[in-house]
Amino acid sequence: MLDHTDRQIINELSKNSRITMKELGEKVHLTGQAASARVAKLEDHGIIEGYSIKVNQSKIGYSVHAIIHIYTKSTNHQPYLSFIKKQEEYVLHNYKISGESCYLLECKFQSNDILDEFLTT
Amino acid sequence: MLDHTDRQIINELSKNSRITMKELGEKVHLTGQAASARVAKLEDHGIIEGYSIKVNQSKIGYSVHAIIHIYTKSTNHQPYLSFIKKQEEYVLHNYKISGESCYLLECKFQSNDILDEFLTT
DNA sequence: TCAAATCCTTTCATTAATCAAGTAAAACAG
DNA sequence: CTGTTTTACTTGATTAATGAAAGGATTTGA
Repeated sequence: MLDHTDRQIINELSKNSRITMKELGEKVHLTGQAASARVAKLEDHGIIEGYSIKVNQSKIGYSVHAIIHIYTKSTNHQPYLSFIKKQEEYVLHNYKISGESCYLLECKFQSNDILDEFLTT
Repeated sequence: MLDHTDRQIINELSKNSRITMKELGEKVHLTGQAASARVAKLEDHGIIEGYSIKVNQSKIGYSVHAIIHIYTKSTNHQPYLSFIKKQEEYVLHNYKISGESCYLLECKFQSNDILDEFLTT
């Protein structure tokens, strides 16, 4: 399925996804066009799901980083899931943990006060 | 520090960091050149730390995703930290948790057997 | 062994990025 | 209030990257 060149491409794009196809090609010993075709294929196969940036959250005012263990009482998780959807501003990631009906919620906050407010909501 | 346009730019690049500066400019009502200058400034200020891709790990053979709570016995974390450095293939993220001398380790594995092997190392 | 498919390269037209110059508005010192 | 500097932007010209098309080499399979 994936050959060495594909793995190299994934590795290079993980490090810098805004590299030009020409440069990427040079790194993996292909022309820009060939590299571009490989990348398109990886996208088509759903292996590359998207392109994003890493943001320094503390520099934009979110200095508190928290990982919160969520234990849902009811087996219906919908109320919880719609709650975190509304709280998008604070939520970085919501991990569903296997076994127990439990989540790990990775969040960012401007202050501990706001974290406390969030926790008591 | 950050105005509305900067926040829009961060938002758009979070969704798709391979957008062209021209398109980004259109989204935030600037020319490509102006958008590019804004982005360069965000990079210079360390707000944008990097550009990356989201990879579907299960499609490249890592079907097991685990979050492992690490309790270090000794206060010297160096042995642990150098261990996870060697295990880069499996490690997605290592979170230092406040308070207790403890980490949360987010990992990927090809199988539960390999996870077990990792846990007993 | 022949046909089809895959993967690459080269070439060329189109499009985007970059660089330089110029403008308008805001910030600021005298 | 005024002249100066800085900032943020636009426009226009140049350079570079992208995308499409054509063709060649290698592999796959009937």
